[in-house]
Amino acid sequence: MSQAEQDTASTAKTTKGEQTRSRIVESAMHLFRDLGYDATTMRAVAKEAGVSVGNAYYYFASKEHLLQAYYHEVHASHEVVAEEIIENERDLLTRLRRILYAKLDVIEPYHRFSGLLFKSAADPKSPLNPFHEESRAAREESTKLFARVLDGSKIKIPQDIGAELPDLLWMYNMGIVLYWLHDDSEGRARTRRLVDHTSEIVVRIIKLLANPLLRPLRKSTLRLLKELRDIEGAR
Amino acid sequence: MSQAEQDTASTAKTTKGEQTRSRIVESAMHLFRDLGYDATTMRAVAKEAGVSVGNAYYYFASKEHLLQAYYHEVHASHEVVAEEIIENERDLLTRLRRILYAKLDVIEPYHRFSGLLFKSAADPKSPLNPFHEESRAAREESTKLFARVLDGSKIKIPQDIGAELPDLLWMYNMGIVLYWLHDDSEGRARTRRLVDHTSEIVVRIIKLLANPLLRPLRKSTLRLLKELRDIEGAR
DNA sequence: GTCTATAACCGGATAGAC
DNA sequence: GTCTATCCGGTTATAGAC
Repeated sequence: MSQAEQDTASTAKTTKGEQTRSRIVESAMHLFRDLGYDATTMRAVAKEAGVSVGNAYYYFASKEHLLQAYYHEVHASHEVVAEEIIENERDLLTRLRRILYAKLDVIEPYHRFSGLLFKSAADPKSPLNPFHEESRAAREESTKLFARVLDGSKIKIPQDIGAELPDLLWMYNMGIVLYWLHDDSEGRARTRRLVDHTSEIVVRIIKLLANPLLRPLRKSTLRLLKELRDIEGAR
Repeated sequence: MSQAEQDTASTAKTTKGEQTRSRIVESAMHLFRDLGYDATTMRAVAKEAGVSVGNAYYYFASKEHLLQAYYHEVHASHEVVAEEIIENERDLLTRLRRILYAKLDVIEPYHRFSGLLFKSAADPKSPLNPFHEESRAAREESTKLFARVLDGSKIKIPQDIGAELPDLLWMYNMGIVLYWLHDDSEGRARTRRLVDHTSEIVVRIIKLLANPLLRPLRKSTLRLLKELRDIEGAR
């Protein structure tokens, strides 16, 4: 191998380990999609990847960790579409709605096994818990996306609360996904209607926040958020 | 056994089956408390209850189902304290705060294994999911409690939204518990501070809701809630 | 030191006899 | 209703290959 080839951190040819690792991820994703999370056994994943079970565990500490790959894929796909939406659309409500619709499209193929994802996500001990260190990167990227959604929009946002809004939108977005999990309607029509309704409400609230009448509410909410942040930082 | 004894559905002496059942529950609760959910094995539960594993499964479809007993105990204990608070206190904010504090006291002994509870609660397939048929009864009772919290208070609540508030307070209360799950601070000080802050905000919002300025927001929120309810009824 | 494989462990769940 | 025996799959111990 030439020096040049070694230097370019190419995506395809990496260490043998990396290749094995991605073979495992691929077969896991594939099996999850086809069989669902529960029905997919580590033995099957290993077999399809052409490695031993023990070897799979060398790369991934648990079956749950395999799901982290799902997070990344979802976020990456979503970001592409979202970026395009932000580019072409200035209206906050439309942006929000289209971006959430896009998210639903991206996650659709995983509906069958996403339940597990959230089950884990709510468990304080799970590595998939979005508030854990291990998933910090994914969360932060996602939050940044919502920051951009707000940034170029035509809406006036009070300065004090501006810094908090991306986080809040991220949580809103998590709530939508949680609802989607339980949604068995045709084409997830119910979740889409939920998006229609709630996005309108969310934007309405954001607009209202500038109103002087709501100043005390805004201030106490800010105090709360600040404290939550301090706590998070302290641990 | 006399006819009289058969008629009085006494709590203590019931069928042999019921006795076995409650022996199993008791040893489960005991072990959960001492060891936590994960560390408690069905084998241990069965052993302590003096039955076989298979027999334990005759009464409880899964280890998770054993947790339902926890739900009941928690709610029952909480209700006693809560009722007393409602009796002696008219101010909504104080009521809410004290009732949530009481909840934290009641669930404290279970902090170690409650994680599992919520993990399951977020899983659409779990019998413990609060939106499932199996836990409907517990949820409804809990909601009724919040209806009483609102009812006798001194606060004016717009008629249209009044019917929805108990449900919303129940969700708020679930959110607090979710936070508590992650809280490892001394005496759950952080959760208590969260209650202090959020209860104030919640009451502030309830008061604001009567304001004409917020009528459109209130109306769209009501539309949303109505639709959610229709959906739930339809499935 | 990085990677891979085999065998075993453990505990939730089930089958089927009594 | 109750038991014993067994299955099944996530996970780990451990030994060795590159």
